[in-house]
Amino acid sequence: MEQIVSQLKFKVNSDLYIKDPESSEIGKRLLQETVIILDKVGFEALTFKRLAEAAQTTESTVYRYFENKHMLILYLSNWYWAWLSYRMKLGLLNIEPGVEKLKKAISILCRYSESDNLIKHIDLVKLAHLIHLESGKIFRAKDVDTENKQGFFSTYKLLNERMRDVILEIDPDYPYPATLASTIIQGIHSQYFHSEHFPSLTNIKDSESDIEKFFFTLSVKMINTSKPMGNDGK
Amino acid sequence: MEQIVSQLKFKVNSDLYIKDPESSEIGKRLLQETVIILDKVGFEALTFKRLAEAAQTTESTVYRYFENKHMLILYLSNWYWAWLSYRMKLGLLNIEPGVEKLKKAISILCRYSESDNLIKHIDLVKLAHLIHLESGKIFRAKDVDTENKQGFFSTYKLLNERMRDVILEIDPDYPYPATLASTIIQGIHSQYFHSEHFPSLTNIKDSESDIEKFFFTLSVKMINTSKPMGNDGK
DNA sequence: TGAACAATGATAGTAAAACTATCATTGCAT
DNA sequence: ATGCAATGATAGTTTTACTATCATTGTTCA
Repeated sequence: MEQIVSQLKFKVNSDLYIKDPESSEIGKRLLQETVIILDKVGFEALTFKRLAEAAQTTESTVYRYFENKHMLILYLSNWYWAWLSYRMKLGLLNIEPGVEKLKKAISILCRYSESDNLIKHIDLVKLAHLIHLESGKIFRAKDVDTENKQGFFSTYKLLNERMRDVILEIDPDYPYPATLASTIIQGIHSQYFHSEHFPSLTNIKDSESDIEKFFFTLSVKMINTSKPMGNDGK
Repeated sequence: MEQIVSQLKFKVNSDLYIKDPESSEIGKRLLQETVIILDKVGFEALTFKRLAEAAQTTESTVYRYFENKHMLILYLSNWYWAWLSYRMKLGLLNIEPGVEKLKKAISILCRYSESDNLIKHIDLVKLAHLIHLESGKIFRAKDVDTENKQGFFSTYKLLNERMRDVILEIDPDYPYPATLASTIIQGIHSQYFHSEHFPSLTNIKDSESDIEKFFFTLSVKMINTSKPMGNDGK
């Protein structure tokens, strides 16, 4: 049987945790409650003591799963980008390379609220919301390069690579595929953040479809220069 | 005499500090050393005790300037965006609305290392670097909306509005001026971050001019749809 | 059945950070 | 010379982050 629907697809770098939180009920409750607490009071107010109480366990046990708060948020962030990568992989199956595929890819990044019901222990909409707000906190100046080498941001990079490849399929000679991909991914997330907290920095009203339109237009204009639109390459 | 060169231009919201750090030598040393410490060891490792030592003063005194670390970083961030806004205002003086003005605006955002020597007590290049890395940490989930109402992000919004206006001058009917402006500003900063720490997420080599080219192309393509390029609107 | 073992709970304690409070000193203005 | 504002010096409180240790529970398997 295909492993696609399996949770294996969401496995993140095992160096991020001490004991795999997906391997036990307590672990799953920890993830679930982390999302709820972060969504409610934010990163700064999350403590392992508070998390333990919410998940009906003890501080000691939390420390047996994650080294510290930073590792926990890194784990969640990895999980989030893995989830997006997975959705993108599934969503693009059997779609011919070309502009339509790009459109679909952007749509997947934007429509996070149409979340699949496969995952019970993590509220995906809340997770997406808090990533919009807190994702900048996963980089620690003195550690970012080391942690990058350890693969602590691998799922984020994977998603970017997927997007880059969709772009490259349309025009293998486009000189800035990675830059464009990361600009789109970062941009979509920023616009969600802005539309929620800084409406003056955006013209987005009906969030999902407007953001989608904007970044689809952007990517098409950046890639297709002289070529006629709708040309699926190849 | 014109006030443009005066430090008044860099004044930030006075609710961000208890005692204005620009009003004394110690205060300026605090800002200076904050930038140095953040650049060296990052936000997490900055403590008021450490800062006090570096600035050759005491913890008590630091607390007399800033309520806490969060306010200090908010202040610095405001200062940074005010500095960019100021440079943009100066740099665009007497330039006719149009694509050339847009080009200049983007150039100003990108060429932060050509810093003016007007400011002695803050290392502008270091400040820009650390904003690239730590700017996401200035938003606290539970406070972001309140702090926004208090004007704690006003200089960031000002810069975005300046950019938006440059876009609107070219095409007053362009439907996404604010979205495009914030995407450009955010994108430039992300690309600097990527080029330094995540080279696989970018195709930028010679940072400044490449980033500049990419975002200039992007903005022109987004604004000028049917119109011939080089048309300065009006 | 029961010995062994892994996972968790319970409790205590340490170190550092984030403040708060108080009083002494210094230097400048009048 | 006196008063005032800014700073230094010191001490203390609370909270967080983390470590250590031992008891308990439940499962496995010989």
